[in-house]
Amino acid sequence: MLLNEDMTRALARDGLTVPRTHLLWMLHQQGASTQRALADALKVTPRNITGLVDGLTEAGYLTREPHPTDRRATLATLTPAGASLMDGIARGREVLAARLFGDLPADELRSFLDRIDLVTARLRAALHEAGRP
Amino acid sequence: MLLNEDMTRALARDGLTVPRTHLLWMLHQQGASTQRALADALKVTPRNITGLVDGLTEAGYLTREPHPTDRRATLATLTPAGASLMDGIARGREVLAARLFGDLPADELRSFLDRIDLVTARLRAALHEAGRP
DNA sequence: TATTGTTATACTCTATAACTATA
DNA sequence: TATAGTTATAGAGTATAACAATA
Repeated sequence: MLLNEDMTRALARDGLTVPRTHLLWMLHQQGASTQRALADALKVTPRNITGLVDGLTEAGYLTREPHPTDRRATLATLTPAGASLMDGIARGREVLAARLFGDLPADELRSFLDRIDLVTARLRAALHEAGRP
Repeated sequence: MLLNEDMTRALARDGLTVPRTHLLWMLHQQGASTQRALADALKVTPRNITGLVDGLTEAGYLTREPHPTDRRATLATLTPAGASLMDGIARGREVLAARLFGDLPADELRSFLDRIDLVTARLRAALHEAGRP
């Protein structure tokens, strides 16, 4: 919650929002993608991707390129501005992680992360059960 | 993220959304409140509270009651339906917490929580610095 | 027939600004 | 003058449904 609020404020300075940045982040991770693939990745309808891509195109962070073999599809592609923005965010994450966890001995970090993994797995199991009662 | 998605889906079954439920939760914690107080608590404009309270009133989870001494103000007040819904959520939280952490020895739970508190404090400090560079 | 992306429409959350009724 | 809440207006994110172009 703490992080989310700060991120929202910081992104606003670049004319971005959380969903738009999430989309850029996917492109940064997976490379140029069809809007269909982005809809699946962001768990959102294709109609929604149209709007996000429109906004990001206007802001200069990506472009729509024709798909090389499927003329129905377009490839959302980061511009240099979009790519360098994502590089900056990736670097910021590393710096923050180092600051938050960097001084922990490796074995303590391990056991901390293991505990988190365990709790996460239990949460997943609980939600799964609740899903089919 | 895992939790948020599931909560959103579960709430939708009761005709609720995350912000509306957050408002009900505040009333459950603090008792009947003015819309001004809710705006401060949810860190949202008063105009916004008007909309959330409208929706929740229509859904039968709360009512607007006159403030006993200030005729400008209204007190958002949980209906029995709203109160019992919040009681159910409070119970659900406890059950989930017990399932996620209930088997941990007290001292291990303590050190786990201490570590989380430390990381949170560092995060807060980092954000604070970033705020005034 | 099925899939990709778009247009059309609608709802929720959010914000700012102007206004009314009270304090 | 200042405060509580509303109306007016606008923008972003989300969804469903209908449609065009292409597979």
